Amino acid sequence: MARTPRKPAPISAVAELAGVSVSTVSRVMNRNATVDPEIASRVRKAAVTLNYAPNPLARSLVLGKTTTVAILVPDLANPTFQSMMRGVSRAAAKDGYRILVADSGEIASEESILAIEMRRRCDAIVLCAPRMAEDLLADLLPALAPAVLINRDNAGTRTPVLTADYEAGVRPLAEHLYGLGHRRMAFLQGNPESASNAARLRGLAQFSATHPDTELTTIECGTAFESGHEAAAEIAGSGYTGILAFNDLVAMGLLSGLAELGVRVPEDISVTGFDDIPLARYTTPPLTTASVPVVELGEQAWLRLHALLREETPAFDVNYRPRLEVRGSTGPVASRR
Amino acid sequence: MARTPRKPAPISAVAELAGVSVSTVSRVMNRNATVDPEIASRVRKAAVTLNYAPNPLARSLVLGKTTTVAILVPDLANPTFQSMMRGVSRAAAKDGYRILVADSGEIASEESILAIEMRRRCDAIVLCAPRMAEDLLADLLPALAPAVLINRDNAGTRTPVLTADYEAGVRPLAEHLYGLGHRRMAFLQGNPESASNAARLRGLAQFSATHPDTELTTIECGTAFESGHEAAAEIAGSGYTGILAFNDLVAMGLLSGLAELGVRVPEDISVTGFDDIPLARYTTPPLTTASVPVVELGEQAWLRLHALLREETPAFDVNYRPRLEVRGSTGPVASRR
DNA sequence: AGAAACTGAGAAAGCGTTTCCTGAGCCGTC
DNA sequence: GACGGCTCAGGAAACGCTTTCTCAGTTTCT
Repeated sequence: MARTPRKPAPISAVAELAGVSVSTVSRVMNRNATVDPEIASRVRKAAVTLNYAPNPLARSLVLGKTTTVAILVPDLANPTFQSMMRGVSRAAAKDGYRILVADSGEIASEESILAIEMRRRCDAIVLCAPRMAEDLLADLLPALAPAVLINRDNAGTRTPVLTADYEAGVRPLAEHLYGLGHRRMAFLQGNPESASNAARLRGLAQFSATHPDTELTTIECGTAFESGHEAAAEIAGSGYTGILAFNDLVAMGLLSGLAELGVRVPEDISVTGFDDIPLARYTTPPLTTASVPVVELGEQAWLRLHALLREETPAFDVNYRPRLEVRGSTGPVASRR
Repeated sequence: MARTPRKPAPISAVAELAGVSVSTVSRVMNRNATVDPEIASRVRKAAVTLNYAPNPLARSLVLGKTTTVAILVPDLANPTFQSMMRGVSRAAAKDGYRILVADSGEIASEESILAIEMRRRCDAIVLCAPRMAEDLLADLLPALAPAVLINRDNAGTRTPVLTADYEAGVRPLAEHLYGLGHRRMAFLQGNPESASNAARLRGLAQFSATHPDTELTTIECGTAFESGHEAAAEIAGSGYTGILAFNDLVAMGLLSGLAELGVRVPEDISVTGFDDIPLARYTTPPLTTASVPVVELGEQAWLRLHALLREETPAFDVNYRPRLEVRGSTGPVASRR
């Protein structure tokens, strides 16, 4: 005899075995008190015998909830989104929710459709779509509610928003380099269309405005290691002494590229990253960066969603101010010349 | 008038608007040809007007499939599992499947329950549970089918298995160090209970057996950066010249720790990792490691699952042999005594 | 012309639950 | 002893869809 029945038994089988109606089994399973203890225990025994567990699909259909939330990110290969996702996942798990993930693969055109499709299988969605056009987003958000948006403005909707303040975060980085004596700096920019790149640019413009003695050039780069790595050659001969990389990935690629070229960091060139990904403190030299609490962003996203799902008022939107994390990749400007 | 109706309309609303029966709408939506073209277009128009999309839950319930697969990993913070998950996710997405993810948070006791619960919401599951007891796994797998197991033996079941050959993979690493002249080596071991740690140990034992002139010590360490970082002090003064880290994370931590202590890599000490995570080539120096195609492992896992879901015979189990990736973190043993 | 075959739409069953409603049985009260 | 009020189990509707069955109407064949 099979210890564990092959196919999950439906509730009707349990009802039959226990000699009661389906409704009664349901009541027992849902701890509805209005059931005779004697019958209840008979039902429970039958349920155990048949290894019964309610079909979550059927349950969801009638209950109108799935205890699942969707999370859509642009790229699962990016440590930032990975951490964010982990934050959501762990926080949601504590409340018994599972998560359905997808990356839009940077394909903006499919993003809306993907989001809607995922949303329909779930109770809510965490959306991270830095490049989606504002008007598209405005159309999309109402159809997605309850939803929480990460790292961008909610386009006039009431969607809770959690952001990192890239604009404010980049300034201390530039100030830090300035304080070390750097007067020729370059910003390795990411995707010019992304909201967070624009924010960094704004922050740097403010820096430039207050530091007219400093040259600060923007250089097209990208957002991945490879981009930073490739940029190394251009940087090495450029005369820039302080490099603000778009993010830690780019900074690490740059660090690696510079090392190959024999350029010393921070003696010859100082490099800063952004995000403070888990590995940032273990590069050689450890990376000076602006720390963004991405995991917490994810956790807070879940908290907002959870409130929404319970029809409560979600906590206030918050804009996390990145924290300057000074490590070994920055140092005083070289005195040679 | 609302451009997009608030609540998704049920199929009955479409039927009513189009003046046909629900069955007809269903037939139209599922491209069943036996519908008058004139009626079909009327139905389609009604569907568009109401912004109709079939409820996936209801659809799943009647169809008995969800076009979703579960994936359970021990730790979402680990780049290896992240890449694996990405492999599964991207491959499954191409076939229109979504993925439900969870990390068991290293809590082995809950793992079975979690797996079963997730599995019930999906059509199949990819299981990555390196530390689950063999007998538990043997009980679990039949209840999970269709399933694919990653990086461990299927305990006598017919579950397809995809593995990396850690045992074979670690030897070339040791041989490589040996070839560079290293005769005093240490293995920084991970979790002694994990299958993949045991495999590495076996591989190293074989190496030792064939190289009696080489000292190879096993040192308790761990699997994260921090572990490697903390181990640096012990390693620095030890006299070991070749260090085999459990994985790239540990190696990177070690690299960072050694750099802080002023120990030069590879001049003073050579370090190897394992896995070839995306960042491994961008450390300074770039990490010599054994490359494991984790993304492909994930993709292949999906392929097996997909075959199983179509009741086809899945491709053969495969054991990926890691490839030695020589980079800058290893070099000839120092000639000083 | 009549039977057979075909077309295509509606009715209904079913997927596995939960929950509302109904009503049988019991207790207590007047 | 009849009746109101409880308690508690079963019936049935509902969730939103797919699919099989049925059948009316039309076409084709002899």
